[in-house]
Amino acid sequence: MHDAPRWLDTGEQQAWRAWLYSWMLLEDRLNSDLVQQTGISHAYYEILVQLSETEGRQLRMSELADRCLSSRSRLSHAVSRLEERGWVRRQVCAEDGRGQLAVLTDEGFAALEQAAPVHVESVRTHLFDQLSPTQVAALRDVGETLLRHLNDQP
Amino acid sequence: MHDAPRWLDTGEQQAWRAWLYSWMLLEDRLNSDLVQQTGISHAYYEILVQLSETEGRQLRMSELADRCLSSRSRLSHAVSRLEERGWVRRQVCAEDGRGQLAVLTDEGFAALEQAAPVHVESVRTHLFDQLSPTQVAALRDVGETLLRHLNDQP
DNA sequence: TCCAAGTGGTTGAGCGTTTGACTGCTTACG
DNA sequence: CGTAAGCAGTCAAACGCTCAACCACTTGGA
Repeated sequence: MHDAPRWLDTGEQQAWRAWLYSWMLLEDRLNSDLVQQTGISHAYYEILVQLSETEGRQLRMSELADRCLSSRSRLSHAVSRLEERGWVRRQVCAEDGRGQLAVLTDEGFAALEQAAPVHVESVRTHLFDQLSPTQVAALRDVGETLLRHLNDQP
Repeated sequence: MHDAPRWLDTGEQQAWRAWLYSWMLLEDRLNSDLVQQTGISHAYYEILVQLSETEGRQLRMSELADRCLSSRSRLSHAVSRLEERGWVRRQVCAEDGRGQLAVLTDEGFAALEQAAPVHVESVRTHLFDQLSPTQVAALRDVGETLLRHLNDQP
């Protein structure tokens, strides 16, 4: 049962701290750039992006929730707020009466078109401009490795 | 003013997506492991860690907020909740009557001692066990690079 | 010494998220 | 068929965070 904990060694601790802090700061920075310049939070942005990238600019609620790494409940609330802004509308799903489709409106698409350059610029400034191609490749490599692991998990 | 946006190329996009997703999943996983097994969220854990690592296990509120990358207000609320659990207490600062010290209680320290192995094991399982030493080094390198950039920012 | 400006920290209202219960629809099985 | 089990989505309540106003104390200058 209770084995001795496998503590982190000094190098691991430093890697962990450096990463944890830098990512928290970066996330925060990207989000506040986006909010200040466009009034759209990263969570909303992500929803609009996912919708815009599908055929017909629409998705089932749960599919959308999965893609946004969001709970159904959270997404449901978020879509309600986006509906109020007129950027998304709900529509009952033809094939499955239980389902709802979230549909990106033209206004929503326009809002995304305005926000996208701002967000990309921010990601570039604070992430890619700071890293060498080697570092970017390493980041991608680590990301994909972790993704494989986490997707296999229960 | 409005220059053409410097869009991400395919490799950059893949790096960005892979990293964004893997990190969100990882963060979520680490936090839910911690909450389920100890009842302590990562935010609270971080406060306890910072306090435990200082001389006298106490810090000024704003110093603590800075170390936790938290706003003063957020920290103030969080410390109130930790006070209710008996893990932290407030104490007026002797040198500066405006200041408050957050002091880690023995109960708080005990709670942290229980939680730490759980958290470390989780970080190890989902992060370090998945990565080669080279990948860990790369992670640290990228983290430190970004940290330098973000700390210099306004 | 006194007052204005600045600093440290708290508070409360409003908003977003989480959790778990709930409704309505569909599917599978007897 | 008809009913049980399960799935899609919503909703209400509780909780945490943000924002801005606020109080108490300190500092610096007249």
